[in-house]
Amino acid sequence: MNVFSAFKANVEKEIEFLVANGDLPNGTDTSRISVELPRDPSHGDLSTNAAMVLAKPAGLETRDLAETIAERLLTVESVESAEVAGPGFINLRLANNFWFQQLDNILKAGTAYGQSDLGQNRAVNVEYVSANPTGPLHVGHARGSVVGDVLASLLAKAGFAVTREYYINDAGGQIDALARSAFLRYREALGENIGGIPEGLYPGDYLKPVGQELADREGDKWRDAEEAQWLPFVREFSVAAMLDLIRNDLDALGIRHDFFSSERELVEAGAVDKVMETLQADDLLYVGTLEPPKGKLPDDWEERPQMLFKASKYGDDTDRPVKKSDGSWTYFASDLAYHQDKYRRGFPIMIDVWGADHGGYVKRVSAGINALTGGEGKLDVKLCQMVRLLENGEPAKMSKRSGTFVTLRDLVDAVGKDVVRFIMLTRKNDAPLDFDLVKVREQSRDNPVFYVQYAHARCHSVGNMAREAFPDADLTTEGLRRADLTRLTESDELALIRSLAAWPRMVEAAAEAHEPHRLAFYLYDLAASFHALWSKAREEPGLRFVIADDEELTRGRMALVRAVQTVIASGLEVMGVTPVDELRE
RNA sequence: GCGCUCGUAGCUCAGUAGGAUAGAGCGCGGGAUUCCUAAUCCCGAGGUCGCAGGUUCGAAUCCUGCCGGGCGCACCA
Repeated sequence: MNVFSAFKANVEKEIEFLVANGDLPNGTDTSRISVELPRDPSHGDLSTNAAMVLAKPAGLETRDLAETIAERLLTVESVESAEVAGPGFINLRLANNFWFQQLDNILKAGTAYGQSDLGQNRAVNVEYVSANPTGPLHVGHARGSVVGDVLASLLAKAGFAVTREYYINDAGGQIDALARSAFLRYREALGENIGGIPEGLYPGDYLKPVGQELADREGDKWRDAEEAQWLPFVREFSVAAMLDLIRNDLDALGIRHDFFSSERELVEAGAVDKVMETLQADDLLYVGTLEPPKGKLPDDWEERPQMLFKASKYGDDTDRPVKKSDGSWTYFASDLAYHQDKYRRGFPIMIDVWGADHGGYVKRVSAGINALTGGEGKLDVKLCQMVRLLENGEPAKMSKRSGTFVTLRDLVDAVGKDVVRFIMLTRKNDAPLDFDLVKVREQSRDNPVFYVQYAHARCHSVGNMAREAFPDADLTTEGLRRADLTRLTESDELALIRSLAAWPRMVEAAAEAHEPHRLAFYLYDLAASFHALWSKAREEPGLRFVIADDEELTRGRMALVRAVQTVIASGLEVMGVTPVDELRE
């Protein structure tokens, strides 16, 4: 519950009264009523569109109705004034005590503030990272990882029962290529000169230790064996090694999944065959010939009949192949099995985080889920655009240990986990992101990580100052709850409380929209308000948080500072960023 | 050619459930500054929200068409 929905309930109650009173017709629909923060603070504390939404269906004049509603709203507790403005908004001014109560709520709840029951404990599955287990994660994965992880935390904060899932694509041809690459490194470890790594295999050095370990454990027993003999073993061994590598990388970013789902296991358990039987039974499979793609024709295009899924029946542009030319299932086929499995494990709400280059894939998977769950399963795919690494505006020339790309590990080593996590959320997921390795270490206002962390540190530091000024005062959070908040009379202070009180609503809105980046922007704005108040006190000493000869006022203001600190910490917690108490080097 | 996605200040981007006079940072112009914790602060200029229609009491936001950028486009994952 947040102040807005709480007040909406009040408005609805008064509308019911007006209906009972005959001022509004029976069956008046209140669902479109909203209670908002007015854009311009001088308009009041809260604002509702009730009259504008209800007037027309009721056949009433908007402003007349607004006056009627406004009059009723005056009877609501804490409402000091209700004025009709503009095209029919009702602006409410609330007693300061209302806001002091919000402040106390923050201190009482601590960083749990903002926790919501919006999700009603409904199960949500967030699948993210899901990189092929063929090598270390790179910078692009870092973005999807953070977006997925924070979205999961956000949903948990909003009251959903969240499962974080990683789908291991360990069944395709790229895994054989991995095994062959590892086998080469194995022969190399046994002293053989392997020359260059052939085209199509993975050249990265990260496979050297895998080859070495194979040699250490297996000796030369596989060296002269046929591929068919060593492949299964080496495949399993190297996939396990790659997953360890990936898990390590994710650990460095503070990411841990609840569930790892293996494509290979699904396939081996016959899940794909079963899903195809289901589709067959529903008459959704047929053998047909697809039109060649328009535009550039692939070199090896050949027209041939294929087994197709009727994706077009569920909103896709065309039907989609489920079998390859060699008779094996396509990746899409196992993806259908995977999502069906996920649904059956109890997740009607599924969120997948993918790279934007997979955008063309969304419709067919949604179509598949639709077909397989009778429309019950809902998939939302978050597509993440590219990350461009820069150094002072120039393309970064970071050392590339992997040989071909900058790894997630390189990035975390260079700037730290917290910076990576925060910066990855400073853009909407579907907008390209510039990550400037130099700027993110700057201590200035245009570095959002620093700016937000600094606000938190400054709160902490103000606490120290207050303790020095009043060594005997009770400045614990519990103690501050007994401070005389009515001493907070400055408009800037009250404005700050309003921003803080918007946090629970922010959590709910961001969770509903599946947009974790909103957290970063909210925290930046909050930090800016706090810094602004601080700066203002340089010119107006009466605004300072610590007032030497007024302990009670200082305690009131410390309650506000503690609340700012708490909400920032709460936000950073959701983002998986550690709040710092000081920034001194 | 089709699909997805984006198009907001000179630049990089927000815009909270369709709400009031569209915001921030950088840059630019002007001013303040031995300051409770420094990493500055304040003020100002700057906009046809890509274009054109439509829905609505009300559109940057929803719908349609066009223009422009990015991504993808049988079987690879």
